[in-house]
Amino acid sequence: MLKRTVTCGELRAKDKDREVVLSGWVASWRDHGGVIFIDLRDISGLTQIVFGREKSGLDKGKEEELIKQAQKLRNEFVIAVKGVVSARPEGTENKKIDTGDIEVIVTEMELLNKCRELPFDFKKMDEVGEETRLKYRYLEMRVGKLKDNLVFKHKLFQVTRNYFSGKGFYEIETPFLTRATPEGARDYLVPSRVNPGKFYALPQSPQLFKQMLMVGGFMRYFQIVKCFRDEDLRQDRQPEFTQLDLEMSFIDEADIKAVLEEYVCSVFDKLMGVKVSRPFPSLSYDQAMLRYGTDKPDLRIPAEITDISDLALSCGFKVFSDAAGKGVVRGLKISDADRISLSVINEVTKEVQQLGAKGLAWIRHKEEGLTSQITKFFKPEELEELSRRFKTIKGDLLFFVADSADTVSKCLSFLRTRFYEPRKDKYALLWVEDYPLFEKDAETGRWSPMHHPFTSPAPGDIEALRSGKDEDIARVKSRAYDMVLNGSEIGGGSIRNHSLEVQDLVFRILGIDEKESREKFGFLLKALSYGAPPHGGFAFGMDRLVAQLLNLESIREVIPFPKTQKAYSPITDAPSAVDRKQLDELFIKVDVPEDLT
RNA sequence: GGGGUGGUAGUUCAGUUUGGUUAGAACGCUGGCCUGUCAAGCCAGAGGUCGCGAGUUCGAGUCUCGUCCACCCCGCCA
Repeated sequence: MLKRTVTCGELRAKDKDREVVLSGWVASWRDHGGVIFIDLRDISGLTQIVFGREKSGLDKGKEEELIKQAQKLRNEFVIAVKGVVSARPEGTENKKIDTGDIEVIVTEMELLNKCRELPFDFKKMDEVGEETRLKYRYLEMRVGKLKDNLVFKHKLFQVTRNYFSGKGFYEIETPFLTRATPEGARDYLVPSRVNPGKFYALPQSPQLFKQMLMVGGFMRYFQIVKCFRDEDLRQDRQPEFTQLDLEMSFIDEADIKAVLEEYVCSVFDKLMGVKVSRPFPSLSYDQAMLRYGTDKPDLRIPAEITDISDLALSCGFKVFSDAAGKGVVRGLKISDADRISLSVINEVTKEVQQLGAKGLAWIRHKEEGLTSQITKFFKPEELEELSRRFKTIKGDLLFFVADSADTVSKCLSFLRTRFYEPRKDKYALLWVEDYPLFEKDAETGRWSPMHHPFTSPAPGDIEALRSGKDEDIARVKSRAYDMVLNGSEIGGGSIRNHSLEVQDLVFRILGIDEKESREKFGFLLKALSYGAPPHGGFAFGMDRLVAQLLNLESIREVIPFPKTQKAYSPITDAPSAVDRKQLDELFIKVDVPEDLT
């Protein structure tokens, strides 16, 4: 085999007259009869190679033989060629590629492999549907943007490892075959052959292990690691995804935030060439929900939500006053809204109805003041007050939703992103903090942890925790914090309970009694009782981080072999049925109802 | 579990509103021509389970019902 001496992306004018060997894929071939041009591609770039030039110095017979060989080449055939680097004739240089000043005159060629007809046109990769791309992922990554995304992810991993190693963090692995936990997402289960009837679970995160590493004295730990959650998929959710997981001892929120901000700044600096100023802005959970209707607001969008429940309660518009009695009435101002026609408003009304709203009220600020079908229900001074609250000017459009706080937030948050296209070259980072420690489960009416059950309550709220009364529990804040980038939750973490007493208190409120907690989490509780240091940590969703940095819609674009929405792998055809023999060995009987097969 | 959008040639799409001759286009593919192209060009050709299944009809890519798949969203995601 001809052995490559250079890559396809590196030759320049200064390499003129060098004899080189290139290998790669035929990216494009242009057969002119007597002369054939081929763009040879490898991961580093393209080089034009030429067959049938006198410069090759071959005798006529050999030249004809070579041309004949080259004529049989097709797209994506794999070849190696020996040849001489030559400056392109004047006027035929190609400015579009880095190697465009030169070409390689071929003297010898070896066909290393053929390629069957391609499932799509490599030159129009951007237009190919995702289903086809996923099925032939190895072809897409040969040429498409996917390659660049994966290279970028590699660089992020490198920056990450360098940064944390440099700060005294130890990279330590934790098990994939671990214990099923009752809380949180559904587990992926793995049967144990040598323990009939028993199952491991794949970790939803290394949470418990990293806490035990802290008890073990490591003080600073990090890991770039896969996590597994068996929940329904979204554009930013895959059943297996990659986290940067970390944990620190003898620290508080300020220490962790400082390290994370410095890390994120170095990522932006090294990979994006963007300087990010510190400290990052911070919002409390309550403020975020009130002003943006979500705990992961995109701060590139200027519009903010305004509460008018007090005004609505006493106004003449029954829809508002009724709703304000039971829930809230809030509004969102869209500036420069003459572009938004009535038919668009009707369309948007349907959209918010699907999110649970009963309707969508609106008022325009026109030349003559606030106008709309509902303005007749308001007294002039009430309209004036509305105008004042929202600081309206001509061209503004106010949307109102009157419902429970949850529904109103969901709808107005949707409207914020519906009418604003954020600037792609801007990056808005922020912290969201002061989360409630618990939330009420709508179905069971029981308390469940908003973050996870090992999150520490705010020190001032421990007494409220002890009281056990619902209204006290509801206002207990946690020591959890999320980092948000452009409306995407790229990471979250918390200070953990290192005190066994507080951890037990939390379990009681979650309805987990001593017996159950010993049974399910006994190993962690035991560890905490052996001198656990105060500790806390964080986890970044690396797929989300990369997707945000590269302005991609879906994390599938940064995962080499992703699953579809039904958690199906188009490339391996997983999941699949297995042989009876395999199941027998595991003492597993499948019992799938007929309507599901 | 629920709502929405889509599925026609290898690929990307048109055709479905208003049922009617042999289902088209571009790119790709195959063969031929062509000595400076680089999304090469010219000529010729092959290529279709209109996602699948029922139904309505003289007749269905087109209408109805069911179903599968993909994507977006709600629920869910400690």
